[in-house]
Amino acid sequence: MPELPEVENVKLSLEGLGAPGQQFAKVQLLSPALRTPLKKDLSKRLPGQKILCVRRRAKFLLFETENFWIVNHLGMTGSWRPLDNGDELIKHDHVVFEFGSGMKLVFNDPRRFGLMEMVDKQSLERHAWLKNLGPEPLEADFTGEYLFRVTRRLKSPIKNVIMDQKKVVGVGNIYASEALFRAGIKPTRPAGRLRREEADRLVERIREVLFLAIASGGSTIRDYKNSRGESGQFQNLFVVYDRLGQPCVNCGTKIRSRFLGGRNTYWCAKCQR
DNA sequence: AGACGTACCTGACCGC
DNA sequence: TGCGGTCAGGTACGTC
Repeated sequence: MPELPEVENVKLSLEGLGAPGQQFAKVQLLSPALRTPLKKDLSKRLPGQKILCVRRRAKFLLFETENFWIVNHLGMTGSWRPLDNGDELIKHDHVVFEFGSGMKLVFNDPRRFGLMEMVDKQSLERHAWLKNLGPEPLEADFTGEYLFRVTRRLKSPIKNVIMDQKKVVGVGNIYASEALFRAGIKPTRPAGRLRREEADRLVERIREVLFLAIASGGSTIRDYKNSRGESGQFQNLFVVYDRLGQPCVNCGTKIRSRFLGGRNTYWCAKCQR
C-alpha cells in the first residue's frame, strides 16, 4: 500500500489526531505476529511513556517516547485508525494503543506484511530495519551526483535501483514508474548507462512526484486511507501507472507494461528512452 | 557484490 | 454461487 507519500500522510494525520502528547496507559497485542513476531515489551514497557512526536524515516513511522522509539512499517496493507468509545474491533486489528486521555489508536493489517518493534532511544540508528537505508529523497544529500555515482557499474534496470531502499528510500512501485516517465527514462535502462544529466533529471523528477503526491494526500488505488480515514487523490494524476493500453499524455502512444523486479511497470516507449 | 527468483499473507476480482 | 487463478502500494532471504 504505502510508499513515502502515503506514510508521510499517515504521520501528518496521526499528528492531527493529537498523538503527540498522549501517554500510554495500555498496549494490547491481539495477534502473535505481523511479518515478525510482536514482542511483549510493547505491552510491558510502553505504559507510562508519553509520545513526544511522530516521525517518518523511509517508509517507517517512528513514534518517539521519553525512553523508546516505536518503529512501525505499514507493509502493503497496514493502517492506523482511532477507536472511539463503543467502537468494536474488526478483523485484522493487531495492536491497540490505549492512552490515559481515553484516546485509542488501532493498527490493522490484513496481509500482516507490516512491522512493529520498540528500541531503546539510543539504538535507533543501529536497528536492523533502519541501519542500511539510503538517503531520504527529499533531503539535500540525494543529488544527481550521488545517484550517478552509486549507479556506475550497475546492470540492473534503473527502476529496480530507485526502488532499492539501500540506494534511496521511499520510492515504491507507483512512484518509480511515474518519476521515470517524467524524467524521460525507460525503466529497463541499465542503471550504469544513465548519463550525468539524466541522473540530475531523475533526482529532480523523483522529488517532484513525491512532493506532489504528499500534497495530494497520497495515492488511493484500493484501500489506502490516512489515520483520519481520508483517501489520497494523487491516483487522479497518474500518467503511466496502471494505464496499460491508454494513450500517453504527451504523444498518444499506448502505454506499455511488463514485469520488472517482479512488479508491474508502466512506460511510454516513445517518450522514454 | 549483485542479480534474480521466491516467500511471506489476505482479499478482491475475473472467467468459467 | 462457487472455484481456481491472478494480482496488489513491500521487504527479506536463498542461490547462483
